[in-house]
Amino acid sequence: MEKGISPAVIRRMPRYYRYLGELLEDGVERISSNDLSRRMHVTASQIRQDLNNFGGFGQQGYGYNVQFLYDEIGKILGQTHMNHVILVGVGNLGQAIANYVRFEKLSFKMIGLFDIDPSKKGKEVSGIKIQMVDELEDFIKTHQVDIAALTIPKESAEPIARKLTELGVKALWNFAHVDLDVPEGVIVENVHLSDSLMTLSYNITKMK
Amino acid sequence: MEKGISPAVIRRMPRYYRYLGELLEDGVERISSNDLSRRMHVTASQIRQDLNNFGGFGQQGYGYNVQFLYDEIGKILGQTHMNHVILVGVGNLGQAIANYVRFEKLSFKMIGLFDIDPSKKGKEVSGIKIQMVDELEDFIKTHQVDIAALTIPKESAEPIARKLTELGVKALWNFAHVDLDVPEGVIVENVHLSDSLMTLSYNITKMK
DNA sequence: TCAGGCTTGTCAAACAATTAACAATGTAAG
DNA sequence: CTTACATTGTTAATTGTTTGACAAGCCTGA
Repeated sequence: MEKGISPAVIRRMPRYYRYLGELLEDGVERISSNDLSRRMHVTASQIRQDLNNFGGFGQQGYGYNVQFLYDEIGKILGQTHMNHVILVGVGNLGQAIANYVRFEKLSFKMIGLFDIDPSKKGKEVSGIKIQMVDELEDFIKTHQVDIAALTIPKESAEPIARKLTELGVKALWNFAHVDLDVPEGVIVENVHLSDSLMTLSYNITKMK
Repeated sequence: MEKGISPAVIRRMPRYYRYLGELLEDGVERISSNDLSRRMHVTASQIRQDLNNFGGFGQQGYGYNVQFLYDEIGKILGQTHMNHVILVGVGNLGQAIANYVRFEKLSFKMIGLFDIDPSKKGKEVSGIKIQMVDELEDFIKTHQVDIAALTIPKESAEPIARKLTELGVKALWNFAHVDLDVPEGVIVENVHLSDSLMTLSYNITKMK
Protein backbone atom coordinates (compact mmCIF):
# COMPACT_ATOMS: atom_id res chain seq x y z
CA MET A 1 0.00 0.00 0.00
CA GLU A 2 2.49 2.60 1.17
CA LYS A 3 6.24 2.67 1.51
CA GLY A 4 8.55 4.29 4.00
CA ILE A 5 6.19 6.39 6.05
CA SER A 6 8.20 8.27 8.64
CA PRO A 7 7.77 7.26 12.27
CA ALA A 8 6.87 10.82 13.15
CA VAL A 9 3.83 10.58 10.91
CA ILE A 10 2.78 7.20 12.27
CA ARG A 11 2.93 8.45 15.86
CA ARG A 12 0.45 11.13 14.89
CA MET A 13 -2.09 8.89 13.21
CA PRO A 14 -3.72 7.55 16.38
CA ARG A 15 -4.26 11.12 17.48
CA TYR A 16 -6.03 12.00 14.25
CA TYR A 17 -8.08 8.86 14.68
CA ARG A 18 -9.13 9.91 18.15
CA TYR A 19 -10.15 13.42 17.12
CA LEU A 20 -12.10 12.12 14.17
CA GLY A 21 -13.86 9.65 16.44
CA GLU A 22 -14.92 12.52 18.66
CA LEU A 23 -16.15 14.55 15.72
CA LEU A 24 -18.12 11.54 14.61
CA GLU A 25 -19.74 11.24 18.03
CA ASP A 26 -20.62 14.91 17.84
CA GLY A 27 -22.33 14.31 14.53
CA VAL A 28 -19.90 16.41 12.48
CA GLU A 29 -20.00 15.30 8.85
CA ARG A 30 -17.19 17.23 7.24
CA ILE A 31 -14.06 19.00 8.38
CA SER A 32 -11.36 21.03 6.71
CA SER A 33 -7.70 20.69 7.54
CA ASN A 34 -7.94 24.23 8.85
CA ASP A 35 -10.72 23.55 11.36
CA LEU A 36 -9.04 20.36 12.47
CA SER A 37 -5.72 22.14 12.84
CA ARG A 38 -7.28 24.67 15.19
CA ARG A 39 -8.79 21.94 17.37
CA MET A 40 -5.65 19.85 17.48
CA HIS A 41 -3.14 22.68 17.76
CA VAL A 42 -1.08 21.59 14.80
CA THR A 43 -0.67 23.24 11.39
CA ALA A 44 -3.16 22.55 8.63
CA SER A 45 -0.21 21.92 6.36
CA GLN A 46 0.99 19.11 8.55
CA ILE A 47 -2.40 17.46 8.56
CA ARG A 48 -2.65 17.55 4.78
CA GLN A 49 0.90 16.38 4.39
CA ASP A 50 0.44 13.53 6.87
CA LEU A 51 -2.77 12.27 5.31
CA ASN A 52 -1.35 12.44 1.83
CA ASN A 53 1.26 9.90 2.77
CA PHE A 54 -1.56 7.40 2.57
CA GLY A 55 -3.66 8.82 -0.21
CA GLY A 56 -5.89 11.69 -1.16
CA PHE A 57 -8.81 11.44 1.24
CA GLY A 58 -10.14 14.94 0.85
CA GLN A 59 -11.94 16.96 -1.74
CA GLN A 60 -11.14 20.48 -2.88
CA GLY A 61 -13.61 23.09 -1.79
CA TYR A 62 -15.20 20.64 0.65
CA GLY A 63 -12.62 19.23 3.04
CA TYR A 64 -12.67 15.73 4.45
CA ASN A 65 -15.66 13.55 5.09
CA VAL A 66 -15.30 12.64 8.75
CA GLN A 67 -16.72 9.13 8.56
CA PHE A 68 -14.71 8.25 5.48
CA LEU A 69 -11.48 9.61 6.86
CA TYR A 70 -12.06 7.89 10.19
CA ASP A 71 -12.57 4.57 8.44
CA GLU A 72 -9.52 5.03 6.24
CA ILE A 73 -7.26 5.82 9.18
CA GLY A 74 -8.80 2.88 10.98
CA LYS A 75 -7.73 0.65 8.12
CA ILE A 76 -4.25 2.12 8.13
CA LEU A 77 -3.96 1.46 11.85
CA GLY A 78 -5.15 -2.10 11.52
CA GLN A 79 -8.46 -1.55 13.28
CA THR A 80 -10.37 -3.63 10.78
CA HIS A 81 -9.33 -7.00 12.05
CA MET A 82 -9.04 -8.57 15.49
CA ASN A 83 -5.65 -8.66 17.18
CA HIS A 84 -5.26 -11.48 19.67
CA VAL A 85 -3.22 -10.55 22.70
CA ILE A 86 -1.61 -12.58 25.46
CA LEU A 87 0.00 -11.13 28.56
CA VAL A 88 2.92 -12.41 30.59
CA GLY A 89 3.28 -11.22 34.17
CA VAL A 90 -0.02 -10.87 36.00
CA GLY A 91 1.10 -8.44 38.69
CA ASN A 92 -0.53 -5.11 39.42
CA LEU A 93 0.36 -3.61 36.10
CA GLY A 94 -0.44 -6.80 34.24
CA GLN A 95 -3.94 -6.94 35.68
CA ALA A 96 -4.50 -3.30 34.82
CA ILE A 97 -3.35 -3.84 31.26
CA ALA A 98 -5.46 -6.97 30.93
CA ASN A 99 -8.52 -5.01 31.93
CA TYR A 100 -7.53 -2.10 29.78
CA VAL A 101 -7.29 -4.23 26.67
CA ARG A 102 -10.52 -5.95 27.60
CA PHE A 103 -12.62 -2.82 27.81
CA GLU A 104 -10.88 -0.05 25.98
CA LYS A 105 -10.34 -1.24 22.45
CA LEU A 106 -12.64 -3.36 20.36
CA SER A 107 -10.07 -4.55 17.88
CA PHE A 108 -7.87 -6.17 20.53
CA LYS A 109 -8.82 -9.27 22.44
CA MET A 110 -7.01 -10.64 25.46
CA ILE A 111 -6.95 -14.40 25.05
CA GLY A 112 -4.38 -15.60 27.57
CA LEU A 113 -2.69 -14.65 30.84
CA PHE A 114 0.57 -16.19 32.02
CA ASP A 115 2.63 -15.98 35.16
CA ILE A 116 5.49 -17.77 36.80
CA ASP A 117 4.04 -17.81 40.30
CA PRO A 118 2.31 -21.19 40.99
CA SER A 119 0.03 -19.60 43.61
CA LYS A 120 -1.67 -17.65 40.83
CA LYS A 121 -2.41 -20.71 38.74
CA GLY A 122 -6.05 -20.99 37.76
CA LYS A 123 -7.09 -17.68 39.28
CA GLU A 124 -9.19 -15.51 37.06
CA VAL A 125 -8.46 -11.96 35.97
CA SER A 126 -10.81 -10.16 33.67
CA GLY A 127 -12.59 -13.47 33.07
CA ILE A 128 -9.47 -15.31 31.98
CA LYS A 129 -7.74 -18.10 33.89
CA ILE A 130 -4.08 -17.53 34.64
CA GLN A 131 -1.78 -20.17 33.20
CA MET A 132 1.84 -20.96 33.98
CA VAL A 133 4.66 -19.73 31.77
CA ASP A 134 5.62 -23.29 30.89
CA GLU A 135 2.23 -23.67 29.23
CA LEU A 136 3.10 -20.89 26.79
CA GLU A 137 4.45 -23.21 24.16
CA ASP A 138 1.31 -25.32 23.95
CA PHE A 139 -0.90 -22.28 23.96
CA ILE A 140 0.89 -20.43 21.20
CA LYS A 141 0.99 -23.51 19.03
CA THR A 142 -2.76 -23.98 19.33
CA HIS A 143 -3.91 -20.36 19.25
CA GLN A 144 -3.40 -17.38 17.00
CA VAL A 145 -1.32 -14.91 19.01
CA ASP A 146 -0.69 -11.54 17.38
CA ILE A 147 0.70 -9.58 20.30
CA ALA A 148 2.34 -10.46 23.61
CA ALA A 149 2.27 -7.87 26.37
CA LEU A 150 5.22 -8.12 28.76
CA THR A 151 4.47 -6.82 32.23
CA ILE A 152 7.33 -8.54 34.00
CA PRO A 153 10.46 -7.48 35.89
CA LYS A 154 13.35 -6.48 33.70
CA GLU A 155 15.37 -9.53 34.71
CA SER A 156 12.94 -11.96 33.10
CA ALA A 157 12.07 -9.80 30.10
CA GLU A 158 14.92 -10.94 27.88
CA PRO A 159 14.42 -14.73 28.32
CA ILE A 160 10.66 -14.48 28.01
CA ALA A 161 10.98 -12.35 24.90
CA ARG A 162 13.34 -14.90 23.39
CA LYS A 163 10.97 -17.73 24.17
CA LEU A 164 8.02 -15.88 22.67
CA THR A 165 9.80 -14.92 19.48
CA GLU A 166 11.12 -18.45 19.07
CA LEU A 167 7.54 -19.62 19.26
CA GLY A 168 6.65 -17.25 16.47
CA VAL A 169 5.15 -14.23 18.22
CA LYS A 170 5.81 -11.27 15.96
CA ALA A 171 4.89 -8.29 18.14
CA LEU A 172 5.79 -7.41 21.72
CA TRP A 173 4.20 -4.71 23.85
CA ASN A 174 6.98 -4.23 26.35
CA PHE A 175 6.44 -2.62 29.76
CA ALA A 176 9.69 -3.92 31.26
CA HIS A 177 12.32 -1.27 31.71
CA VAL A 178 14.83 -2.79 29.37
CA ASP A 179 15.56 -2.74 25.66
CA LEU A 180 14.75 -6.07 24.08
CA ASP A 181 16.97 -7.61 21.47
CA VAL A 182 14.69 -9.37 19.03
CA PRO A 183 15.15 -11.10 15.68
CA GLU A 184 14.56 -9.30 12.40
CA GLY A 185 10.89 -9.00 11.65
CA VAL A 186 9.70 -8.84 15.24
CA ILE A 187 8.17 -5.55 16.34
CA VAL A 188 8.66 -4.12 19.81
CA GLU A 189 6.59 -1.27 21.15
CA ASN A 190 7.95 0.01 24.44
CA VAL A 191 6.02 1.68 27.22
CA HIS A 192 8.70 2.93 29.55
CA LEU A 193 6.82 4.47 32.48
CA SER A 194 10.04 5.25 34.22
CA ASP A 195 11.36 7.26 31.30
CA SER A 196 8.09 9.09 31.13
CA LEU A 197 8.27 10.05 34.81
CA MET A 198 11.84 11.21 34.47
CA THR A 199 11.01 13.39 31.51
CA LEU A 200 8.35 14.95 33.69
CA SER A 201 10.79 15.45 36.51
CA TYR A 202 13.30 17.02 34.11
CA ASN A 203 10.71 19.51 32.95
CA ILE A 204 9.70 20.36 36.50
CA THR A 205 13.33 20.97 37.45
CA LYS A 206 13.88 23.12 34.37
CA MET A 207 10.85 25.29 35.13
CA LYS A 208 12.02 26.26 38.57
CA MET B 1 21.69 25.98 33.48
CA GLU B 2 20.84 25.20 29.86
CA LYS B 3 18.55 26.72 27.28
CA GLY B 4 16.42 25.24 24.56
CA ILE B 5 17.36 21.59 24.63
CA SER B 6 15.38 19.78 21.98
CA PRO B 7 12.69 17.37 23.14
CA ALA B 8 14.33 14.61 21.12
CA VAL B 9 17.44 14.91 23.25
CA ILE B 10 15.49 14.96 26.50
CA ARG B 11 13.60 11.81 25.55
CA ARG B 12 16.93 10.05 25.20
CA MET B 13 18.41 11.09 28.52
CA PRO B 14 16.52 8.55 30.67
CA ARG B 15 17.83 5.82 28.40
CA TYR B 16 21.42 6.94 28.88
CA TYR B 17 20.74 7.07 32.59
CA ARG B 18 19.52 3.52 32.59
CA TYR B 19 22.46 2.16 30.65
CA LEU B 20 24.93 3.98 32.87
CA GLY B 21 23.18 2.60 35.92
CA GLU B 22 23.66 -0.90 34.55
CA LEU B 23 27.32 -0.27 33.80
CA LEU B 24 27.70 0.97 37.33
CA GLU B 25 26.16 -2.21 38.71
CA ASP B 26 28.56 -4.19 36.58
CA GLY B 27 31.46 -2.30 38.09
CA VAL B 28 32.49 -0.58 34.88
CA GLU B 29 34.45 2.56 35.68
CA ARG B 30 34.91 4.23 32.34
CA ILE B 31 33.25 4.11 28.95
CA SER B 32 33.84 5.73 25.60
CA SER B 33 31.08 7.06 23.41
CA ASN B 34 32.06 4.35 20.97
CA ASP B 35 31.61 1.47 23.38
CA LEU B 36 28.36 2.92 24.65
CA SER B 37 27.11 3.46 21.12
CA ARG B 38 27.64 -0.20 20.34
CA ARG B 39 25.69 -1.31 23.40
CA MET B 40 22.84 1.12 22.85
CA HIS B 41 22.63 0.84 19.08
CA VAL B 42 22.93 4.55 18.47
CA THR B 43 25.76 6.51 16.89
CA ALA B 44 28.69 7.64 19.01
CA SER B 45 28.27 11.03 17.47
CA GLN B 46 24.77 11.32 18.81
CA ILE B 47 25.86 10.41 22.30
CA ARG B 48 28.59 13.04 22.33
CA GLN B 49 26.30 15.61 20.81
CA ASP B 50 23.51 14.87 23.27
CA LEU B 51 25.73 15.04 26.32
CA ASN B 52 27.37 18.23 25.16
CA ASN B 53 24.05 19.99 25.34
CA PHE B 54 24.51 19.88 29.08
CA GLY B 55 28.27 20.26 29.39
CA GLY B 56 31.55 18.54 28.71
CA PHE B 57 31.43 15.46 30.90
CA GLY B 58 34.16 13.49 29.17
CA GLN B 59 37.89 13.61 28.77
CA GLN B 60 39.90 13.23 25.58
CA GLY B 61 41.80 10.00 25.30
CA TYR B 62 39.91 8.55 28.25
CA GLY B 63 36.17 8.68 27.67
CA TYR B 64 33.54 9.21 30.34
CA ASN B 65 33.73 8.28 33.99
CA VAL B 66 30.61 6.19 34.50
CA GLN B 67 29.83 7.25 38.06
CA PHE B 68 30.36 10.91 37.31
CA LEU B 69 28.27 10.85 34.14
CA TYR B 70 25.52 8.88 35.89
CA ASP B 71 25.36 11.47 38.65
CA GLU B 72 25.36 14.37 36.23
CA ILE B 73 22.50 12.94 34.19
CA GLY B 74 20.72 12.22 37.45
CA LYS B 75 20.96 15.90 38.33
CA ILE B 76 19.73 16.91 34.89
CA LEU B 77 16.73 14.60 35.25
CA GLY B 78 15.89 15.91 38.69
CA GLN B 79 16.78 12.72 40.52
CA THR B 80 18.51 14.61 43.33
CA HIS B 81 15.40 15.72 45.13
CA MET B 82 12.15 14.06 46.13
CA ASN B 83 9.09 14.52 43.93
CA HIS B 84 5.79 14.19 45.78
CA VAL B 85 3.09 12.53 43.74
CA ILE B 86 -0.66 12.21 44.19
CA LEU B 87 -2.92 10.05 42.07
CA VAL B 88 -6.52 10.57 41.07
CA GLY B 89 -8.54 7.57 39.99
CA VAL B 90 -7.80 4.43 41.98
CA GLY B 91 -9.01 1.89 39.46
CA ASN B 92 -7.00 -0.99 38.11
CA LEU B 93 -4.50 1.19 36.36
CA GLY B 94 -4.36 3.65 39.25
CA GLN B 95 -3.48 0.93 41.72
CA ALA B 96 -0.81 -0.40 39.42
CA ILE B 97 0.70 3.04 38.99
CA ALA B 98 0.54 3.70 42.73
CA ASN B 99 2.52 0.54 43.35
CA TYR B 100 4.84 1.27 40.52
CA VAL B 101 5.78 4.67 41.88
CA ARG B 102 6.07 3.20 45.35
CA PHE B 103 8.62 0.55 44.47
CA GLU B 104 10.27 1.47 41.24
CA LYS B 105 11.78 4.88 41.67
CA LEU B 106 13.41 6.28 44.76
CA SER B 107 13.07 9.94 43.88
CA PHE B 108 9.29 9.80 43.63
CA LYS B 109 6.98 9.36 46.57
CA MET B 110 3.28 8.65 46.40
CA ILE B 111 1.64 10.73 49.14
CA GLY B 112 -2.04 10.68 48.32
CA LEU B 113 -4.71 8.67 46.50
CA PHE B 114 -8.05 10.10 45.47
CA ASP B 115 -11.21 8.70 43.95
CA ILE B 116 -14.78 9.74 43.35
CA ASP B 117 -16.35 6.44 44.39
CA PRO B 118 -17.54 6.62 48.06
CA SER B 119 -17.26 2.86 48.46
CA LYS B 120 -13.49 3.17 48.14
CA LYS B 121 -13.18 5.76 50.87
CA GLY B 122 -10.66 4.82 53.54
CA LYS B 123 -9.49 1.66 51.80
CA GLU B 124 -5.75 1.27 51.58
CA VAL B 125 -3.67 0.80 48.47
CA SER B 126 0.06 0.53 48.70
CA GLY B 127 -0.20 1.60 52.33
CA ILE B 128 -2.08 4.81 51.58
CA LYS B 129 -5.71 5.53 52.48
CA ILE B 130 -7.93 6.51 49.61
CA GLN B 131 -9.54 9.91 49.98
CA MET B 132 -12.44 11.49 48.15
CA VAL B 133 -11.88 13.93 45.31
CA ASP B 134 -13.58 16.70 47.28
CA GLU B 135 -10.80 16.44 49.83
CA LEU B 136 -8.24 17.38 47.18
CA GLU B 137 -8.36 21.06 47.94
CA ASP B 138 -7.54 20.63 51.61
CA PHE B 139 -4.82 18.14 50.87
CA ILE B 140 -3.03 20.20 48.25
CA LYS B 141 -3.15 23.27 50.45
CA THR B 142 -1.53 21.41 53.31
CA HIS B 143 0.95 19.24 51.41
CA GLN B 144 3.66 19.78 48.85
CA VAL B 145 2.38 18.18 45.65
CA ASP B 146 4.79 18.15 42.71
CA ILE B 147 3.03 15.78 40.36
CA ALA B 148 -0.55 14.55 39.96
CA ALA B 149 -1.09 11.28 38.12
CA LEU B 150 -4.43 11.09 36.33
CA THR B 151 -5.73 7.56 35.90
CA ILE B 152 -9.33 8.44 35.26
CA PRO B 153 -11.80 8.08 32.39
CA LYS B 154 -11.42 10.67 29.68
CA GLU B 155 -14.72 12.31 30.57
CA SER B 156 -13.49 13.44 34.00
CA ALA B 157 -9.93 14.23 32.96
CA GLU B 158 -10.57 17.80 31.86
CA PRO B 159 -12.47 18.99 34.98
CA ILE B 160 -10.05 17.25 37.34
CA ALA B 161 -7.09 18.72 35.52
CA ARG B 162 -8.63 22.16 35.80
CA LYS B 163 -9.24 21.73 39.50
CA LEU B 164 -5.70 20.54 40.11
CA THR B 165 -4.05 23.32 38.15
CA GLU B 166 -6.24 25.91 39.87
CA LEU B 167 -5.00 24.54 43.15
CA GLY B 168 -1.44 25.08 41.98
CA VAL B 169 -0.31 21.64 40.77
CA LYS B 170 2.30 22.26 38.11
CA ALA B 171 2.82 18.83 36.57
CA LEU B 172 0.34 16.23 35.34
CA TRP B 173 1.11 12.64 34.44
CA ASN B 174 -1.86 11.93 32.24
CA PHE B 175 -3.07 8.42 31.45
CA ALA B 176 -6.49 9.51 30.23
CA HIS B 177 -6.94 9.25 26.51
CA VAL B 178 -7.51 12.92 25.90
CA ASP B 179 -5.37 15.99 25.33
CA LEU B 180 -5.51 18.28 28.32
CA ASP B 181 -5.75 22.01 27.93
CA VAL B 182 -3.72 23.50 30.75
CA PRO B 183 -2.56 26.99 31.67
CA GLU B 184 0.86 28.30 30.70
CA GLY B 185 3.55 26.91 32.96
CA VAL B 186 1.85 23.60 33.69
CA ILE B 187 3.57 20.51 32.31
CA VAL B 188 1.65 17.52 30.96
CA GLU B 189 3.31 14.21 30.27
CA ASN B 190 0.98 11.87 28.44
CA VAL B 191 0.98 8.09 28.54
CA HIS B 192 -1.43 7.12 25.82
CA LEU B 193 -1.62 3.34 25.98
CA SER B 194 -4.18 3.27 23.25
CA ASP B 195 -1.94 5.14 20.84
CA SER B 196 0.88 2.80 21.69
CA LEU B 197 -1.23 -0.25 20.92
CA MET B 198 -2.40 1.22 17.65
CA THR B 199 1.13 1.99 16.56
CA LEU B 200 1.88 -1.65 17.22
CA SER B 201 -1.13 -2.77 15.25
CA TYR B 202 -0.12 -0.49 12.37
CA ASN B 203 3.32 -2.06 12.26
CA ILE B 204 1.89 -5.56 12.36
CA THR B 205 -0.43 -4.77 9.49
CA LYS B 206 2.39 -3.22 7.48
CA MET B 207 4.62 -6.27 7.94
CA LYS B 208 2.14 -8.69 6.48
C1' DT C 1 -25.20 27.16 -15.43
C1' DC C 2 -21.68 30.05 -13.98
C1' DA C 3 -18.60 32.82 -11.02
C1' DG C 4 -16.50 33.42 -6.73
C1' DG C 5 -14.84 31.34 -2.86
C1' DC C 6 -12.87 27.32 -0.48
C1' DT C 7 -9.82 23.76 0.25
C1' DT C 8 -6.98 20.19 -1.22
C1' DG C 9 -2.60 18.08 -2.92
C1' DT C 10 1.88 19.17 -3.84
C1' DC C 11 6.09 21.61 -4.62
C1' DA C 12 9.60 24.46 -2.66
C1' DA C 13 11.68 26.73 1.21
C1' DA C 14 12.90 26.91 5.96
C1' DC C 15 14.06 24.64 9.87
C1' DA C 16 15.63 20.78 12.84
C1' DA C 17 18.08 16.60 13.82
C1' DT C 18 21.55 13.31 12.84
C1' DT C 19 25.81 11.83 11.16
C1' DA C 20 30.46 12.45 9.68
C1' DA C 21 34.88 14.53 10.04
C1' DC C 22 38.67 16.31 12.42
C1' DA C 23 41.55 19.37 15.30
C1' DA C 24 42.66 19.62 20.03
C1' DT C 25 43.99 17.36 23.95
C1' DG C 26 44.74 14.01 27.22
C1' DT C 27 46.29 9.00 28.15
C1' DA C 28 49.46 5.50 28.61
C1' DA C 29 53.34 2.63 27.58
C1' DG C 30 58.17 2.32 27.08
C1' DC D 1 60.04 12.35 28.86
C1' DT D 2 58.39 11.33 24.58
C1' DT D 3 55.63 9.26 21.12
C1' DA D 4 51.75 6.81 19.38
C1' DC D 5 47.18 6.32 20.20
C1' DA D 6 42.53 7.10 21.89
C1' DT D 7 38.76 9.94 22.38
C1' DT D 8 36.39 14.11 23.14
C1' DG D 9 34.08 18.55 21.77
C1' DT D 10 32.78 20.96 17.92
C1' DT D 11 32.14 22.35 13.24
C1' DA D 12 30.37 21.09 8.77
C1' DA D 13 27.63 18.18 5.78
C1' DT D 14 23.78 15.48 5.27
C1' DT D 15 19.42 13.93 5.97
C1' DG D 16 14.76 14.39 7.64
C1' DT D 17 10.70 17.15 9.06
C1' DT D 18 7.73 21.00 9.14
C1' DT D 19 5.88 25.04 7.25
C1' DG D 20 4.50 28.13 3.60
C1' DA D 21 2.66 29.04 -0.88
C1' DC D 22 -0.19 28.33 -4.68
C1' DA D 23 -2.24 26.12 -8.88
C1' DA D 24 -5.93 23.00 -9.76
C1' DG D 25 -10.40 21.81 -9.04
C1' DC D 26 -14.73 21.14 -6.54
C1' DC D 27 -18.61 23.34 -4.04
C1' DT D 28 -22.34 26.52 -3.55
C1' DG D 29 -25.38 30.18 -4.16
C1' DA D 30 -27.47 33.15 -7.43
